[in-house]
Amino acid sequence: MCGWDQSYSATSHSSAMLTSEGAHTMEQDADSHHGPKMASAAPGLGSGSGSDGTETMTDTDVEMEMEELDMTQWTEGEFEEKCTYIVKDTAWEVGPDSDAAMMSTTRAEASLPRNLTFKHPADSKEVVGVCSREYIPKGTRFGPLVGEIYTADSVPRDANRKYFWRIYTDGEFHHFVDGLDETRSNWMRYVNPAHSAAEQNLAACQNGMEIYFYTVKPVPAGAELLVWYCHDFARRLHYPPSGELMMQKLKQSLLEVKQQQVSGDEHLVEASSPSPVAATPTPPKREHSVLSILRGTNSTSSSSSAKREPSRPLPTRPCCADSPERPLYPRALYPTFRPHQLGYPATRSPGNQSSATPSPSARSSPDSSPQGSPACPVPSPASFYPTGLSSYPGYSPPSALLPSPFYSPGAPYSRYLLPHHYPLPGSGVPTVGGIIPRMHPLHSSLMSLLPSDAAARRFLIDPVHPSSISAHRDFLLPGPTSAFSVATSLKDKTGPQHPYPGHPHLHEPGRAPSSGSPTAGTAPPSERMPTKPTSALLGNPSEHRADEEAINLTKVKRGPGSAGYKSLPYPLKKQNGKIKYECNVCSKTFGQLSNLKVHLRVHSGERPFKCQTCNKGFTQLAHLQKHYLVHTGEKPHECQVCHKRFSSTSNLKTHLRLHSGEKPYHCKLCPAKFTQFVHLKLHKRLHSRERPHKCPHCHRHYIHLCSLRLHLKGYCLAASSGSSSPAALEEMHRANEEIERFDISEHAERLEQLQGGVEVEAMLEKQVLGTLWREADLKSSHFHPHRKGDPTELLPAGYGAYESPKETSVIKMRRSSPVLPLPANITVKQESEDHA
DNA sequence: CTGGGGAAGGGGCCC
DNA sequence: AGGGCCCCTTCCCCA
Repeated sequence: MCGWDQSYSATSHSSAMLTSEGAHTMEQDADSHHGPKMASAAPGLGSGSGSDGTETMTDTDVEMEMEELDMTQWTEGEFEEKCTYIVKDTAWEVGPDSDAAMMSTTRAEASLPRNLTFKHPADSKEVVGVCSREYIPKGTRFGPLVGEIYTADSVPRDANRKYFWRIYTDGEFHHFVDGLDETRSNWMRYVNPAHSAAEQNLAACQNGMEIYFYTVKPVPAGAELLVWYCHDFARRLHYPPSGELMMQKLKQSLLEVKQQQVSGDEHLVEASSPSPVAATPTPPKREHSVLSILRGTNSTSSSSSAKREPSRPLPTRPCCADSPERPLYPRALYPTFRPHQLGYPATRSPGNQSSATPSPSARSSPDSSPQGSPACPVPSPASFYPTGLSSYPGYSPPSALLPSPFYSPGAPYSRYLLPHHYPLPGSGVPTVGGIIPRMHPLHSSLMSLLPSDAAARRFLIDPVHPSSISAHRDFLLPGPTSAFSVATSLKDKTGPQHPYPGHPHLHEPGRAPSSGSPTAGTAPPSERMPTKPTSALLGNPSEHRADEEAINLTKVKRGPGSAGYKSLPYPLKKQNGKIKYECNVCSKTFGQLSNLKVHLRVHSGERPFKCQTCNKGFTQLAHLQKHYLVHTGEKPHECQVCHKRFSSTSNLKTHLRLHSGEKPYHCKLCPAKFTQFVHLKLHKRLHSRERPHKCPHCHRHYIHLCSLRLHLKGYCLAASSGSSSPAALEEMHRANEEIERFDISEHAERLEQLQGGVEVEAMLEKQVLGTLWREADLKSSHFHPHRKGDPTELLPAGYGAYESPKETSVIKMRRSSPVLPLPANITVKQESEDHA
């Protein structure tokens, strides 16, 4: 632990940059460190508390103040402390049935926060960048970067280092974070680098052992996120302070590389890398790295390409092809632990997983050595490079998940949990490896100069699952503050928890994750993690680690201004002088901030309370506590009549109806009554088979007249003349599905009774399809609403008569044709009468 | 297949 | 900010 302190203050130089200057590869030692700016950093907006009056500032005030600040010279510590809004990744649903999994979305894509969207080339699913969906205030933090962690010893020899980032502690290399694998990294890998200070809107910083991106200027909706290193970071890496300069260097490097090639140096540089250490801070010398990187990155390229590389500090290890070592299990992988603390078993190391030792090697160069094997120096540079750029290995799971593992009893907050402002204990230095974010344009141009296109490919992101956006739940999460602390306290009682359900062992030093089979990732939690007896609740092997963490964490203090609404990822509005606790996703409002924070987890997927036994996560402590009863078998609630026991009061209550004879759920179509709503629902299916309201134009028929009318309001394909595009048809189809869902719902029954005016119809339409419309507006490429105005907008917003049962169902369409006249209604009415 | 009962999870409100 | 509690819903299993 002491180490932590030091480390914190220590600098980290991240050497590995991506830039062409692979050089960096070597820079490590050299560098300068700028010390940690940690906690001590100035009291910033957020932190300043009480005394300076910040506490009383409103969000707006904060925002305004933030707007005026010049963040270009901010230290990483300042970013950490002053930035007010935190946007977390969308939690990755690890289950095989998760939306992401179903859509074959990679973890990286699924992690995209809701206020962002991916940039795709026309007609392609390839992700080529990240854009904002809405206005994002200056001072907003994204991250941390997620990726796999390797110690110097565990780096696969043939690893594609394009997305490598190095993390240093106390001036020494500590580990790599690899964002290459989209199943293990997060969306940040897709962010392009800023080519100029003017276009830069994000600054990459290493806070603690994680890498975050902070908005350095307000980002309007639709703008692409472009990152460059923050001042400290760039300095550590010996990078130019701006993208322009970097571009120049890259070009120069590239030219040099080409020249070298021409000259024919084809030797492998297998040799131990020239000690990376030696690395000169001067970028110019790293030219080779560019090429190397470009080539070397591709794991597959291995040997052949490797051979050509000029001496690069990079790995030359031909060997293995692409990462055999990369099992793809989506889930797990992200140990939340901080590598260093753990001793790092490295998440997976093909070669030596045993290395539980933190990479001391670092010292000599991060690059150097993976395992000492001279043969495979770990080229650090790889990481750098433009090509891939992006690389942001920040790994670490979404913070939401983090909490658990780390914090330990007593630890008030894990750094992860902490809002940005918390200085990280151990890490003092964030080291980020290189980021050179991918410079797209640049990169493309560079690519063209290269003989092989392999590099280019690497550059590209897997096209694969693009679509996931709508399915993602991203969102802005509230800062990991409160929730986590709760978890912490819980932890006291229950012991550390695993943040990552899929791989509990990751936290355990002794275990090598290596075994992860691809399938492992998809297995249901129960399979992945055998349930342990209740004893598990008492603690687990990894606990000691947690303890350590806890200790470290205790040092962390919450900035005065960190608590409260400021920890929310978005500014709150005021209403009548009072803060309105409104959810920025569903607009629901709450009376208290705490309720809103808890609610936001619904959208974010954050489940800070983990069951140590089965690793299942919960949004609320109470739920976890209740869940524990499942493992303990405890049933605290007894029926005084039959003495049967239940685990929850709700279930007891339901049970008591059996004795009382109460059957609150009545079927409106027959005398049947039920004690449980679900039974009534099932029962209603019997009636739903009778669908008297038939559409005069198509085959559809409904139970309720109101449903038919809704269908006729522009969703009847046969009746509508318009839209014939496949997309429109598809959306029309979805709208009809939604109407059907509504039709069989209880809401339809109620609404039908309201029958009547246009207003009711409009309301109904809005309720049933309103969500879809909104969704459609987000991506209305093929959605062309015909309506001129939205009459329903005048309706009461909170009409909650009906809520789509499937929150996920997203119909992207709006009516594609004008409302049909209601001649059909007449017919319908007749039918309805019959029905009635 | 339908009805019925229970287990467990999830959201929200109040204190 | 948390804890506790309530209510609702879904899933399962069984008769």
